[in-house]
Amino acid sequence: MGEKSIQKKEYILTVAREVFIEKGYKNVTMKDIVEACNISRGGLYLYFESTKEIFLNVLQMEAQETDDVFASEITEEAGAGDILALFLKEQKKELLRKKNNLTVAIYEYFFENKPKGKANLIRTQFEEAVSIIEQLIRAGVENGEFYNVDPEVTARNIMYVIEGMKVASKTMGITGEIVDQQFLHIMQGLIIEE
Amino acid sequence: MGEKSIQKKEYILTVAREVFIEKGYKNVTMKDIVEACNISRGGLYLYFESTKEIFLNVLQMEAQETDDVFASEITEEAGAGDILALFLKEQKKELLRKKNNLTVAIYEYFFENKPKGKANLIRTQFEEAVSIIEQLIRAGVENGEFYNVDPEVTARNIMYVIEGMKVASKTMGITGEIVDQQFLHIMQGLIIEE
Amino acid sequence: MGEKSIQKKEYILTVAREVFIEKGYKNVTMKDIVEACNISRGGLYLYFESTKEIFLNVLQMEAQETDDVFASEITEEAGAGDILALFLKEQKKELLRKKNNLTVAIYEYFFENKPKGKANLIRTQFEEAVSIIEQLIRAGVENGEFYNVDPEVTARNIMYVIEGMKVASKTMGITGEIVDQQFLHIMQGLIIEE
Amino acid sequence: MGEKSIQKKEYILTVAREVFIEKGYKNVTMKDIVEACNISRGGLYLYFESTKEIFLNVLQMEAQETDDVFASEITEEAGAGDILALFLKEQKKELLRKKNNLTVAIYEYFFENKPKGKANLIRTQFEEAVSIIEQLIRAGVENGEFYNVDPEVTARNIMYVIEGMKVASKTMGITGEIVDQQFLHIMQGLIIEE
DNA sequence: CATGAATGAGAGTTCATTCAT
DNA sequence: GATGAATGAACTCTCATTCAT
Repeated sequence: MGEKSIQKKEYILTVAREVFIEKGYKNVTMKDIVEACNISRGGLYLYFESTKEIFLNVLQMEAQETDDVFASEITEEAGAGDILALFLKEQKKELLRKKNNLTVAIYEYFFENKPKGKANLIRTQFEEAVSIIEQLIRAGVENGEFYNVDPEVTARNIMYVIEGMKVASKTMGITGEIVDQQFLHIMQGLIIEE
Repeated sequence: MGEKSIQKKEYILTVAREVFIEKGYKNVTMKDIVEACNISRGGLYLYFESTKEIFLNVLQMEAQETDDVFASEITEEAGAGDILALFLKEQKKELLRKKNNLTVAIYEYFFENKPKGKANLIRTQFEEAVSIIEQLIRAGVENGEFYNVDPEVTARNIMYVIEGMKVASKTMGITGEIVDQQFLHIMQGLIIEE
Repeated sequence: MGEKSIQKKEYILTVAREVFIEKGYKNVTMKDIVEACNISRGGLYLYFESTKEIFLNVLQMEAQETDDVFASEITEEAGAGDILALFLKEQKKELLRKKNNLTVAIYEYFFENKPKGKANLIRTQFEEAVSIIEQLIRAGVENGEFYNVDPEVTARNIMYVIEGMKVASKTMGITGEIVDQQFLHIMQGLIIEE
Repeated sequence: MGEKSIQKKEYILTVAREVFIEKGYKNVTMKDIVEACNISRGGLYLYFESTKEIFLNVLQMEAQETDDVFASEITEEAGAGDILALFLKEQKKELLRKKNNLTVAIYEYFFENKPKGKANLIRTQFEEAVSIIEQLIRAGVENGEFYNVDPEVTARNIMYVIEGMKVASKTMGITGEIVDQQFLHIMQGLIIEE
């Protein structure tokens, strides 16, 4: 596959991403993507076989960018509490963003394609996040910023709260105030105030 | 519509519930339900107009039964911590149950039909649960069993953790051990150990 | 079939007539009639087998009443021109009446069931009208009121004009003014002015 | 949509026209047309969305051809009476033609879709015909061929007679003899015999 | 007689997928 | 590579008609 093809593939994925954001995963048809891309029906099949394949490729694109975001955050020179606060602030923004957000599509996809093995996108990303937070907490505990909590369990707890609010925001709605309260609650459970 | 019809309606809902458990919400067609019920194509339309209507009725059935469960729990004579522990134990069972569980269908439905107003099933149930836990915590705080936490925020936190684990269990999987850890973490954040 | 049954039959026909007026012939289903009559689905079949049978019975009912109307007109003591004018006036009313008028249903029915033999409702009624007008014209010619036209051809001509305006009123619309012009044109072709 | 598509569209319309002639308007289903065209179920939807759309397109095709017929007639060098006679002869042929004639379908369509505004196919065609006849009559009156009748009312009268016979031919039947009588009657009402 | 639940045929419509050009 | 016409499977939904009660 030549360079041109790779560009076209990327173009399709970029457009398809918008479609998935707009309609979730299950509602998206090959027709939808063909129309959004302004290419021919048959043309799409030269690059991808199904919406499933397209979605997985979109996720991969997504993952690469997200990694970078994480990376940039961590390079900051700051206390564990500050970094965690920063991370939560980022999450809040993500949580409340109505548009431009693949959350629903991702859930819909993984409901249908719940991974069997260990290695899979959604789990990997989740565990990576847990791991990073865990390290943060460990650092915070060690330098006396944080209470002496179990780093792994606490990290995982934070991620489940976020996950819970994420799904709530897409099903029953959630307010910025509630997110703030929850994140405050998390921080208070960690930071030793003098 | 006579008594007989009501029975038939209930029969359809019972069968349809199984179908939704099996396939989620979006994958279910009227044809699926017709076939599962062993009735004729047109027959189903005598009772329900769409899978959406059927699903909402299934949810209602479900809600009534769940209410009872809650009720029975609360009537127990026990300390706040005991009742909470009981509740969490129940949740664990639910969380880990692979079959017989509408979670995925409910999410799929409410992704598409995210309620606008306040009054709606998923939000109402969530808020009811929050409210019950809140009262429990308040009682626990008052009688010195629990730390002096903010009852509302803490109750909501518990529910978001549960929600997060619920969705995780359907997308990336979760182990009983992790659920235990999380629930222990919650209890430790509340109960004053001597 | 007892007296009660006959009453029920008449009731159904009366209601069905309204339905045919409302929706034409082809659009009417057994279901429509059942619902309009507030009887059971099976119940209707005890009296009639199809919308076709019902429609034919409605037409028969209609025919009896129409005959009476004609009869009453003819008993008038007046000149041929006066009676004809009266008849045309009646036709104008009918023509312009938007509601309460089976015209469309009748056309739709006879398009599909164009009678083969001589004896059939629509033709019989048409020929009867032609015949009455023919007699009128003959009388008018004989007593010197009318020009010496061919009574049969002229009578038929009048009826075709009316038929043409009837169908026009249901497809492209027609105004009272145009109907007046046409009827005036007809009368002027007949009456000898001094 | 390329040239090929236009040809296919025309092919479909040609075949559909036959179907409408055969079965009228209301009886025709997408399936009927699909089968008559020997194309696939979904294929038809590439070109047309409904029988209504197809029918309107058939009418348009029809209208273009009809216009030409009119045009050719008018270019004749002849007296007004001759041209009118020619027109009526054409109408007679049309009237008596059992097959190859959209009359019933047109009526059925416009019963259901009686146009609101002025500009619409059936009315436009009718008024055009009225207008042409009106001009003919005016010419005939001016050159002393015809009696001094009101051109507009008389033209309209001729068209209503034709319309009446058209609908009669489709509901109760009509003979060539009767058509001849009527057309003779019309001509006698116009032409001044010496 | 009367009811109305039940059936099943049939119409409409949408898309994934293929394939000749 | 790219196109887009064509196919056919799958679903939705509506009624005429029957039949047990």
